[in-house]
Amino acid sequence: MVTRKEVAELAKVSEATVSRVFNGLGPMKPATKERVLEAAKVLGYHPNAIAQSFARRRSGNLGVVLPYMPKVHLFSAYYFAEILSGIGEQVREQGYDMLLSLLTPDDDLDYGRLYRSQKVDACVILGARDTESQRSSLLQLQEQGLPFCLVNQRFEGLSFLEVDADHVEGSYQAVRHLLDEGYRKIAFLNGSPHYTNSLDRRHGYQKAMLEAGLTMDPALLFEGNYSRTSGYEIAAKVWEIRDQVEAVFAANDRMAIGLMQGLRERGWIAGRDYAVIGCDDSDAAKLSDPPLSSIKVPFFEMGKGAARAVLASVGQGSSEVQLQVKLPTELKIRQSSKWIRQE
Amino acid sequence: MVTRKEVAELAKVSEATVSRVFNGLGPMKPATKERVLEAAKVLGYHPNAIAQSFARRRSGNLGVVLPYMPKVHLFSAYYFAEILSGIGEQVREQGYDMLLSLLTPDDDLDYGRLYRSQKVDACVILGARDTESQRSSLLQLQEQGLPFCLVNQRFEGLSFLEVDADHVEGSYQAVRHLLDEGYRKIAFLNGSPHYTNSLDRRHGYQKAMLEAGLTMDPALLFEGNYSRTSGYEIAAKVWEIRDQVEAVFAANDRMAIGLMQGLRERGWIAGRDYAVIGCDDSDAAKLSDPPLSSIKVPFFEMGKGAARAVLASVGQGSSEVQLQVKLPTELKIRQSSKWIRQE
DNA sequence: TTGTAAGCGTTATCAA
DNA sequence: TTGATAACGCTTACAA
Repeated sequence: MVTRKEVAELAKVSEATVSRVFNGLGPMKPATKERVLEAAKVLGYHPNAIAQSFARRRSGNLGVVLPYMPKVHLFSAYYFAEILSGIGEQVREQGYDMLLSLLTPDDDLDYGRLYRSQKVDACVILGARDTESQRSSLLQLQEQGLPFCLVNQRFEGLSFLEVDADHVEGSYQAVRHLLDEGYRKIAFLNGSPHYTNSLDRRHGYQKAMLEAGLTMDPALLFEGNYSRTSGYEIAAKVWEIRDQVEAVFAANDRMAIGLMQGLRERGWIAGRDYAVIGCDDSDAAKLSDPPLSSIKVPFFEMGKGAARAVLASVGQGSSEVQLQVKLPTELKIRQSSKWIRQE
Repeated sequence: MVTRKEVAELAKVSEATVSRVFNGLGPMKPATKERVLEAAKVLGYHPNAIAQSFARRRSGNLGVVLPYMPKVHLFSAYYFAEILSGIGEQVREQGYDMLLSLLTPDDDLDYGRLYRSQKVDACVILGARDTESQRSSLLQLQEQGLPFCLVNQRFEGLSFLEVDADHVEGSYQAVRHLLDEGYRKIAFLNGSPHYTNSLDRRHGYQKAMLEAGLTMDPALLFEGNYSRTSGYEIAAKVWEIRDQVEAVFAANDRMAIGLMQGLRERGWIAGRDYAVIGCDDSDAAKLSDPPLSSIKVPFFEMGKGAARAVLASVGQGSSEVQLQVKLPTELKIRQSSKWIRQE
């Protein structure tokens, strides 16, 4: 490997000068700079990033922490790809790299590993859940002054850096839309309450229902685990009380699609016999039959925002970064919810 | 940050001894080890990974190179999630970390950046295409002795480390299945020939057709770009020659689903009026209506295998690693191809 | 405007 | 079985 030293020799300057050229520091005679650049080019010199990190005491890496996911549930692959792209874009703009870390459930308490080893300067944490162990791990990180940002998950009572979407408003809009279309008996298929996501969606549902003068009928509340299969299974339960159901709002697309499949087997077709709206506006929403109305969540922007926020907090102790951010969602109407039920 | 020095002082040993304990090197009096470990624990010492990399002249990072993908075509998000998980599993087993790098098309020639900066010891390259510029970039890497492994893409005539699936055999099986079901007029919807993937699938199709005594009718060959939309658009063309088509073999699920959507709008339903088989066995195959028969590709294992192969080649110059690997695929039959066309 | 030199926290070699 | 010590390639005062 070509080192700075060789460049310095060839250019007949000191090593420090080579560094200055490559870091664009200090005033500098153009001719000198010229000579250094020329020498570097001739020799094929490229600064050693590891050595730079070592000297700067910063890795130049942003950690991205994901739940280890042979079986992804909450997150569609789509979600994941979008967020990663968003983080990737921001990171690249700031000259950082992304270090991916897949955590198994056992690693819960080990959020700190990447930091302690100093392989990353900050982290974006995806797929966190509100459990005791995660709360305490995160608190510990915070106490140690290790910067991180959560995406799509909040922790009430704690003040972490969090980038989320406005799921309450999104769900409210979705249910409002169903109400506007004339549906009254609206069931809600939610996911685990360990995700603030689920809680928010429930709030939105509740708000719209109450506002319309309707009560929250417990019989119309179902809980799946965000998988297609769970939606499929719940179709059986919905079918049992089909005379009380005109529409379903599901907390993600996969469950919505599973539900549609299950009900179709019983002869109930979405967009004809009942309406459905999902959440995420994933690829699957466009692929399903009928196409699924869904709440579009700006995953890309959330990833990008999280990366920006947490990297900003690296630069300057704790700066003017807004702690909690909520990005707007958008309702995408497709056939699954378009037509009023035919009596 | 706690350093080795402080641990050494507390444990009353030299710094070298602390290193030995943490690296499990050399013979060592248990009592000494005990003392060092105790001291480290008391102080909360963790080796600085950057300093280690610096001293070892190895980063401990495996680079994963992805095409930058606001608009993914060839690869479903599913594909990425699976491969990344596979790489992640292997990497973790070997104590490596994954450094993700999203390359924009302009970066084509810049495969070397990560290496030159020495931030990674090896790379797994996803989503490569067989173009002149990529060929030369990769050749350059090879000449510089920088280890990399390609996934799901081969370069004929060059000997790179490559992990692929047996797409020829997979496609052959799929078309055989259609033939066995009694279909004769089988169209083929392929993707860009820049991917060996596409070429392989075409070979498999051809092999099965010829073997059955059928000719390759150019009128039955269509080319999309692996997107759902392209499949949807091609439905119009297929529709025009519908009397010559009984079944379609599509080179990925997304195009297959787009095609099904397009034909459905014209009253043609897959699994009733014609048969379809896709490739990848992505989530979408299970979500589509009717569920789509598809060729399952072992993406997870491919990722894992690629990581293992390329990391092996890091350890030991160039070792006994098998250069080209092809993993088997598996045909998943679902409703879209189950029934013989009703005359 | 440029050079000198002191770190940075390890690994690894050589002696003891 | 352990200790000294020279790298490693850079950043960054401080000096000139």
